[in-house]
Amino acid sequence: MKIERSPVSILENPSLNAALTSIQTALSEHKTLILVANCAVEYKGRANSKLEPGERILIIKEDGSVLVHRPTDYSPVNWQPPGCLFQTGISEGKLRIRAVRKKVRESITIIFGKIYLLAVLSLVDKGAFSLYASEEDMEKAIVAEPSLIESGFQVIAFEKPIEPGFVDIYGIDEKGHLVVIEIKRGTAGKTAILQLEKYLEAIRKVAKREIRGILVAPNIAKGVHPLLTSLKIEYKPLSPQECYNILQKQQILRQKGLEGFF
Amino acid sequence: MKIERSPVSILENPSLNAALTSIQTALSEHKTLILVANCAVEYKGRANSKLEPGERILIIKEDGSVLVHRPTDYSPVNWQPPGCLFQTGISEGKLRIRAVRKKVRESITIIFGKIYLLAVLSLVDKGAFSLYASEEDMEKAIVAEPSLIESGFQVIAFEKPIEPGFVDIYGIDEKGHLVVIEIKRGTAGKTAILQLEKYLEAIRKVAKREIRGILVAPNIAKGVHPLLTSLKIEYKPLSPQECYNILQKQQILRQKGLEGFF
DNA sequence: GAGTGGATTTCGCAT
DNA sequence: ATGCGAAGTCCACTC
Repeated sequence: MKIERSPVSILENPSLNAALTSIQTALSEHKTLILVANCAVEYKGRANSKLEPGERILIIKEDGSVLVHRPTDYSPVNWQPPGCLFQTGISEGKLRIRAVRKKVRESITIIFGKIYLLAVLSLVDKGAFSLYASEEDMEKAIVAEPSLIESGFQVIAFEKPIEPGFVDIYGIDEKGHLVVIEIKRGTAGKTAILQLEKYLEAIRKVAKREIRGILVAPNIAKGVHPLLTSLKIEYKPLSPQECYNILQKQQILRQKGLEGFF
Repeated sequence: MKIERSPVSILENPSLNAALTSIQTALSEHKTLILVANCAVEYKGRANSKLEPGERILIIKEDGSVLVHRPTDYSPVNWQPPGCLFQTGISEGKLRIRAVRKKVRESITIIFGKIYLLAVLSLVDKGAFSLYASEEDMEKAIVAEPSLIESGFQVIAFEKPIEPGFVDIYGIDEKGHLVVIEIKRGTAGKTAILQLEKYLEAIRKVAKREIRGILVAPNIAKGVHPLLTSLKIEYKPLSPQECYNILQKQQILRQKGLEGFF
């Protein structure tokens, strides 16, 4: 018989001492904790806050972050970012957890009444998270809103076939100079710069006037700045998210109804 | 024997169908749900995102908000603000929950693998939450940083005893005019304005020069603007939080170590 | 360490 | 609904 790994260990309505022991062990082993309990919370730090007793969900994560959630609202009523140090104990017959942050000198103290559920978790989560606004989306956004590049910029063409391939965006600046834009969705490296340079050289052979090359990306790799300057290529930071927002504003991405779920 | 209310109903390692039934009931009754499960998440809306399978904590609240938390980080990896409509079902042998928001047309879909824990909660939380930087703190902040009121403002005295009571702050502006400041921590109403007016009248009787009255508060009540203008009292918005930040910067509120917990 | 800018920011309040 | 500003914003990055 195969024994399945159980990442969840549950205590229902634990006694004060059982809860304390379980919490202390979990904290020392950097496990994730979920508590459903009646509790009061105090925060002292950048501001002060006090939360009177009530039934809430409390999460303490492996990295030392803390969340106190009421039964409504997206955002936690009290919280602590990662990196907390914890103090636990029983005083005046009540279980207390204090989470202290050092760098911003602030703390929350949770004073527990009845604990309904205490779950100790050993979660394994290696799943990649990707947020995507495609390079194509970024291109659309610039076409729709050329001032994203700079004031006075105008798009002449996009996905324009040039000798080595396709130029992302081809335009003209305020002073009438030609502009060639290369877009990267993620960190732009040496490859992206050299690709843009190839287009620039190809166009320079044909049109003998001044051409500017602009690399558009959310960020650029370390150490490629010298290459940029030596090739006189400019860098314009632009995030996929910002592009998405613009597209939505311009209603270019039309979201349809609830199609395609089941 | 007294039967205690149990706001928590727990299923450990539920079957697909048991979980579906439980979730559907909970959603229709607007109860709060906690799930610990292996799941994948897709988001479509303001941006698109995809989260590959992994073990996470999922919270669906009474108000239709959704949180997907990984075992690290303060912020949820995926979420949905309150007011979602839910679709649930089993397709391709997997339990799915889809949360759709109407006004911002966005949705997240959670595709479940193994569910380790399903807790249905009926939380009662009436506890008041208060975030406080006291009126005294605001006063301290203005004394420490008079430019909060306006450039060139100087404090002459605070908590100064005047005929009807104590003036919060008494000062002089850039042009040498007297200034009387009334501070309110919360919304300033008619009472606050009339109180300030009383001080102003009392001082006008003594000093026969021009006096400005400034009401300092994070906001003012509806419909009192006419009263302000008719009494020629000025209004300076200032939040307790901002005051707190200034006090901390000026190190007037000195946070000490970990004293006084146990 | 402080300062800057983005975020599926969220959350108010005013228009 | 839209727009503007604050937030215990958080977070990543630069200086």
